[in-house]
Amino acid sequence: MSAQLETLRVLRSQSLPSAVQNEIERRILSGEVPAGMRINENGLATELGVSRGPIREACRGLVEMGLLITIVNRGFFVREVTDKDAIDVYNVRASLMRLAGETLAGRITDAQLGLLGDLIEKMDWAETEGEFETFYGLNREFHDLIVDFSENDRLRALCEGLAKELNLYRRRSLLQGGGLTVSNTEHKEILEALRSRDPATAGAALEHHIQAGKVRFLAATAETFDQGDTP
Amino acid sequence: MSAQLETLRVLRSQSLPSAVQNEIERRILSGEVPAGMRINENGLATELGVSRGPIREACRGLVEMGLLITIVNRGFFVREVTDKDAIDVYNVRASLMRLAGETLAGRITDAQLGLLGDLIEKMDWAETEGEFETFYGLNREFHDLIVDFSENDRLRALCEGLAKELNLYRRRSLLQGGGLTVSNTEHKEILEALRSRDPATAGAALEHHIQAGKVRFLAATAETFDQGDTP
DNA sequence: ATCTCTAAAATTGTTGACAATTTACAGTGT
DNA sequence: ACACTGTAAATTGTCAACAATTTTAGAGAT
Repeated sequence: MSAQLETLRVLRSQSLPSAVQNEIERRILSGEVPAGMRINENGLATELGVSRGPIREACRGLVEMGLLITIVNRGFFVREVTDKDAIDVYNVRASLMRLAGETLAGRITDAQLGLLGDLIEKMDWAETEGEFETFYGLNREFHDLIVDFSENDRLRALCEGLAKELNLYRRRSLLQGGGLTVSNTEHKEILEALRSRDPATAGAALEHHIQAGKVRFLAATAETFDQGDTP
Repeated sequence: MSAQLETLRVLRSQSLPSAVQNEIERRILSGEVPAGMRINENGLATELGVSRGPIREACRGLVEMGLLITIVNRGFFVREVTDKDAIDVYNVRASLMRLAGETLAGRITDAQLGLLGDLIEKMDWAETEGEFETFYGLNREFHDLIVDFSENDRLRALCEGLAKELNLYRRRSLLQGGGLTVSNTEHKEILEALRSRDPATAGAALEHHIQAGKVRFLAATAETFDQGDTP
């Protein structure tokens, strides 16, 4: 049981419920556990070699995260998301990335600009090589870095949660990894705006980038023309 | 034990852990349980007449909400918040209220405008009468209504969480209820902007209103002049 | 064939008990 | 007086068992 030992080893740093929560979260985001599926507490407990207590604690946390819902006497279910949910989250995320851009523009360092520039170069390379998985990772890193640099802990936590939720939507629409091709030119516009250190320009660039992502997402799902209110 | 019976009565609709979570949340936000205090699982369990399982589930949820933190083998503690945390949350909230305003401006109905107008009138009355508690409640209702009307579920959930967190900060700074006097003129500006149905104006009015609240808060705490980055 | 009722199985909700760890405290030596 | 150490109490972490509820499966009637 190497997996079990691994779990035990990690138990000194995190708690068991946290480890379980991460594992369930991983399964949900990877699509291993599809939307609407019930979390079988007994099955999961025996599979992970723990009792139901930590399982239930983990699920309670995931409910608060928005990944599960709970129905009394029926258990925990993987949340099913609608197009409207996706639109709502995209709009919130656009607003928050705008805040990140506005905040960062006024304080970004040359070193940070350099790091973002490097990522864009790598994305250029990955794009031409057709390495979509790599591109996807770099793209994610690019956004994470911008949020990190803005040094707003609450913003960071919220963006992390929203990013996970968006994964849920992409999963639902069977849009994996590089399914949504993001043009790198938008990233260059963002970098240029940050380099100019003008909050309004940088904020607008980032907001526009996320809104464009929303449009691409909806076009890819191609199920509705109602894109919600584009502020 | 009428409280216990009440708890049990409500158990058909919600779950026991949810009820416990609400109770702990109430105690934290009311200041009954001060910041930094440990949650004594045994004590709380006997006091509420339940076992530790539901208590722990509730705490796990509150951790994800940001009201508690957990330290392995030491338990759950009421989160201690710093000035920077407050500034971060205010900035995020300003950004989200701006989104609410932008969204709502394009779709608000005359009836909704009427409701908001009524609230402002009542606030005018409460202000002149010196009924700060009433004013505080109306003010809160005003903001909630704007978020509700914008019909973005995720935005609504996030704003609810942020509002709770802000209570934590006000509690920390001993600024209760009407401690922070909000001028009603800002509300009138917001209403006027919404009536004009121009997203940019409405968004700016709401963002400015929250930012002004941040400034008032910081002036009231009067511990630092660094107001963070005002985008 | 379909529907309904019933009993069994499965599953969740809750509890109390036990192990592991931390905290409090008294006693000892310097 | 002060620091240190070892022991006892308190507390958390985890588990297994039991009660309550829901789901499932099958027999019987229409």
